[in-house]
Amino acid sequence: MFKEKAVEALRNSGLKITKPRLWIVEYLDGNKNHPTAIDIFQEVRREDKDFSFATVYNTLDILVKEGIIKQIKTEEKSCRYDPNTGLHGHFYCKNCGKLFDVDLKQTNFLDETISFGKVEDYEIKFYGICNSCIN
Amino acid sequence: MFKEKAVEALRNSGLKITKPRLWIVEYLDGNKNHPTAIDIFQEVRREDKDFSFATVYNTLDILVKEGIIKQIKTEEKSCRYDPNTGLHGHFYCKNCGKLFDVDLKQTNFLDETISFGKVEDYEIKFYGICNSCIN
DNA sequence: ATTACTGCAAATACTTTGCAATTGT
DNA sequence: ACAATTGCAAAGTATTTGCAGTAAT
Repeated sequence: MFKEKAVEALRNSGLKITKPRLWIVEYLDGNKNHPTAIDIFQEVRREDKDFSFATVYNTLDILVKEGIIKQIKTEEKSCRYDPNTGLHGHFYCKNCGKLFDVDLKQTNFLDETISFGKVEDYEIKFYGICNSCIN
Repeated sequence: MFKEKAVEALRNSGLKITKPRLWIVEYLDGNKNHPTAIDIFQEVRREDKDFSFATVYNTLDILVKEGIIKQIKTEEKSCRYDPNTGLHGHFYCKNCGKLFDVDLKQTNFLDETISFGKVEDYEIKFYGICNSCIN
């Protein structure tokens, strides 16, 4: 599903379906870990799949621009990537660094910003200490 | 007000009130431009006030940790700083890079995250094109 | 007097770039 | 065949670090 949608989006924009791009898309499909570019680079390359750093960044940039994945900035240096583009927020644990998905039921606060301009995207993040780190 | 509160917070934590810290606090007081560390470094040094890069970062880190200012991450590389720590979001214009303050009246979505852990802070950001860039 | 803070310049970490070689269409 | 993409290694950018000297308490 995700992979098919990604491939179609790339194709529609006249972008090539290269091996590295497919590998990265496959890796991200259903991934709930919010990996960094470096995570992706390292983990995908484990499996006899060879490509360079530049390609990871290039591919991730393209996927973000195509709206296939989202980029998330946390308190850490490297940003993370999320194949889930639906409405949700994130909870970042300052202690263990884990990033949790947060459901957001009421979405009406989006309307509040209309006076500034055209909203294309939004990002809602919570910072704190997660339950397992509290205990 | 802001300055006084900042000085008190530093003092309460046993931190020293050094010249660079005061200059930076004074510069941020009432500042609505969401400057980056580099902005702050350059602009404060204009006025016969001399200090180093490391000090800007050191000071900003401390002010963030003390809860006196907030750090905002945008799509740009360098992050920005905001002396306004009250409840508000930000609207980032992808075209001109300006960052606008957004009022948030309903704050109840904060409660939704309690199941994950203890929320200490949150960040709400909107991305889009601002009115002046549309026209 | 004591200890935290600063300045400097070098180090680090992440990301981007340029260009020749390669690959997808 | 053609243009886009890759790989590589080098450059860039923001931020951090170590340590000797300096300033705040």
